[in-house]
Amino acid sequence: MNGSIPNIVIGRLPIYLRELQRMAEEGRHITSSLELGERLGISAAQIRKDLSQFGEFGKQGTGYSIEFLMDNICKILKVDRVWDMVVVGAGDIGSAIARYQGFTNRGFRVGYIFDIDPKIIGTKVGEFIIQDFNSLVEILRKNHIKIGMIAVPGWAAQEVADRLVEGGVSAILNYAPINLNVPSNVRLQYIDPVIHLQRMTYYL
Amino acid sequence: MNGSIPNIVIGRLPIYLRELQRMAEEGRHITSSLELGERLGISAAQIRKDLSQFGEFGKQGTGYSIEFLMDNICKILKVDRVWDMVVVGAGDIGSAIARYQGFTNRGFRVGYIFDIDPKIIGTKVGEFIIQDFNSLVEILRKNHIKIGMIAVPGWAAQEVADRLVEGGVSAILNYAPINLNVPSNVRLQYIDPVIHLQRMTYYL
DNA sequence: TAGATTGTTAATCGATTAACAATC
DNA sequence: TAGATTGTTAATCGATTAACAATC
Repeated sequence: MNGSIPNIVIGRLPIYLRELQRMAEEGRHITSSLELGERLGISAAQIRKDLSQFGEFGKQGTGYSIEFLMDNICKILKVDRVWDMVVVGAGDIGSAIARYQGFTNRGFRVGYIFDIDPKIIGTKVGEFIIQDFNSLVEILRKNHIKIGMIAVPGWAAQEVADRLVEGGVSAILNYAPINLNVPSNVRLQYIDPVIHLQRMTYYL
Repeated sequence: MNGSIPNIVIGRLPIYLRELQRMAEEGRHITSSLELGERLGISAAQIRKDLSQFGEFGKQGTGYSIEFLMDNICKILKVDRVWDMVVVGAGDIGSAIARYQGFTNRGFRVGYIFDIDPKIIGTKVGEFIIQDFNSLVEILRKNHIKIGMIAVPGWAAQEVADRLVEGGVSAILNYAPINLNVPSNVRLQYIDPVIHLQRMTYYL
């Protein structure tokens, strides 16, 4: 038992899991830290060290059962279930998220999408009916939803974050290009394509 | 002069820049490492250390001129210009990227969007006419475009990456949920919402 | 000047790697 | 068994922090 596994290790587990799922799709059953590391550009030692924080998942001389390791990483990351999420903002980005097929089989599902514009509330995005932002807190509480995604303009994002927290959300994925303040018990991740692009232009 | 600035430092500069731009929008002119750090949840010492890798941008006793610091970070990151980009894949995500207003004033512009589906080639996404994927390499070369964004299904992403590289692209932002292999002189960044979500569910 | 904040050094802290005994 | 690969330890490497002289 260990209550202090480094955040950076947790951050790599989803990467391992994604590659393992791909290997499984390729019909593979066994891999090794060396092979997985080569495919990901990560050292074999690091992969073994990371995994050893949680248990012993391999066999000396053989390697890892892909299925067994996937199952265990899913359990560690708590994606051995399906998490319902809400999307706030039904513009281009919010709509793309709501319709995204890639959540399936990876532990997530969009439950509701919200907007504040009366002109689009009640209309459909994919199979979802756009809900009134004013009913966000109520719907979050009623459905015990713990994950919210923010896809509104920057100037509206903090207000949305506050409402998500008020509704009981404790994990937020923010697509708005702005830093948010949330209570320390709420997890927060950012997706801002410009940040990623600027990390590359330095090297061009 | 220093040819070996840590990658992790480069990774923070866009975060600093984004917050500085926000301060500027608020009408602010001066800040300090302490204030910037508090707004970002980063220690003041780290901000000063990071910036000192590139020069002396502050004044003792006063702090940093927001505009001056922004200008300098823009130069360091080479976003004191506008980079033309291509988007490959005109589905929900590709279309949302092509129409995204957030690139403006941050150093980037979408120039072209491509798809391989004959049914949508020639139709419009926002103000862009969807181009034939088969003309990607030619258009990249003709326009000397260095940045590509991949918004196609996972199974098609490696082929798209190969074509981008063939056309001379040296920075790729990949929205497909798959690891890509590119030559070592090509920079690569990933955006996969599921990876970010799985980094949070561990803590829920 | 007095107060404040930088830029920088040295110390601390944490993460990665190399190596190998254990063992399948 | 012989070969291969794990899990783990200790060493190395790198990043963060604390502290403070310099100076605006």
